[in-house]
Amino acid sequence: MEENGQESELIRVVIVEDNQYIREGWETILDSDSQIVVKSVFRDCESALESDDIEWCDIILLDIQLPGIMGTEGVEKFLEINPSLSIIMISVMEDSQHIFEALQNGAIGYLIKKVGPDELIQAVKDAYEGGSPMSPIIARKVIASMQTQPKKKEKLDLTDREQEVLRLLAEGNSYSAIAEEIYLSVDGVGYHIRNIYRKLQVNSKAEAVAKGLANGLIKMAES
Amino acid sequence: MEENGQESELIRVVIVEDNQYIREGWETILDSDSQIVVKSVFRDCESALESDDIEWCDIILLDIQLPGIMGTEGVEKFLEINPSLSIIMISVMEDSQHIFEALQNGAIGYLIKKVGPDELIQAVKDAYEGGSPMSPIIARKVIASMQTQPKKKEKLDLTDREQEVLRLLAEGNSYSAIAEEIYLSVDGVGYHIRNIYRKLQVNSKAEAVAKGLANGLIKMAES
DNA sequence: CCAATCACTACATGGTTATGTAGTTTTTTG
DNA sequence: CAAAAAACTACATAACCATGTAGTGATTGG
Repeated sequence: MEENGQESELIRVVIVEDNQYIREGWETILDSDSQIVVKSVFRDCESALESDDIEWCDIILLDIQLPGIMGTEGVEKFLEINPSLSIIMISVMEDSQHIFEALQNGAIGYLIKKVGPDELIQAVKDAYEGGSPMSPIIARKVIASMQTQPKKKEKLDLTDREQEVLRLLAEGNSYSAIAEEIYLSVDGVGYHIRNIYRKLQVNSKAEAVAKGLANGLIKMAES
Repeated sequence: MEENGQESELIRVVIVEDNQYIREGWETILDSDSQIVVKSVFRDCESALESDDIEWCDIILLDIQLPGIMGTEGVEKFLEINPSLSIIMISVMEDSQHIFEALQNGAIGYLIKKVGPDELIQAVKDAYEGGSPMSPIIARKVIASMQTQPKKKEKLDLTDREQEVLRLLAEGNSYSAIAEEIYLSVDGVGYHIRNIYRKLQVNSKAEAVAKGLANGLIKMAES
């Protein structure tokens, strides 16, 4: 980024925060940096959405707890108007639900509200450069959510043959169709199905398939 | 954290990095902070794994590209020895595969190698306090992976009633059991099941359940 | 209001399934 | 090698399922 100070090169920021003092504080901090300009400041999403500035800004600093439309919901609406926006949530809320909702809706960063002046400025610059500013405690929750993704669970002791039969059931095959497929008698298929039912503690094809999929024993082909 | 400087209150760090100058550079930077002590320094995972310091340290700064065992793999091994470790990856590698492998294996942070001295110190302190230090560009990739997670797919036009019937099928209920459950005749259940089959283009309960689960139309209760 | 659509009921029927029971062959284990 | 376990086959049968067909009542849209 060149240091020539032309307005077209500045990071244009919009602030949406209902607390007047915080709003003005952020504006003062950011305007004090030579690379950042605060285009406008709103107390709620509704008035921001009516402003032309949304189309022409780079970064939105967005609170969650706002009068009217919540910030998490506002993310989607702002991005509908201007898909190239980088939206940084700044909130006292550290609960995973709000974090993930905002991020899922398209926010690219999430800071805790007690962020310091230098951090705020750095966050805006990071976001402008394609990074995601996140308070470490938020990042921890995000990473924890990755690490708790369901792993493929135990095979529940199904043999290879049994898993194959289960897969064929899930594909809609009858006993006789499966028998032809794997070169057994229909009763041979029945034998394996009994074992599957016993191991999965179910009593029907539907339930077996449901449990098999839920436990990662079989997979659906991409549809 | 108290400022009394007793060793039992210091953040104990282990460094695993094959480049000697980087290794020593980090050691010097971290030891210059009054709250951090570098317990030991290794050039590869193997020698670190043989050291008693792994059991007694708080933080590991771990490179990925190492001789012998890669850092991403070392994460798991270190955590087996000491599950309360906080492992921060520091690497030139910015590719999503290594990022996610390391995080999935249990790393709690990930920094780009050109991290500055103040950032390195702050990262160690953040990690010690339960946060996850991440370079913004890394955080961006992590968030992007969340945002590309499969959303619940289209309902394939199933009515509420049809979805309920499908869920009950997945739970192993027969037509007559479902009829009792939702106060319809058996034929009424059959009517809905026909519609389900038509909409999902299937011909059996098993296939309907499989497709329903794969498309997020129904969910399995936690088992 | 009338026509179309949806939700539900009813009847029919051949095919399929789930389960009990028992025997034979093959594989594994001590 | 012998015994045990697993894999497979076979028979029986009541219950269930999938599908064709048709009718009624309620709701919706023109």
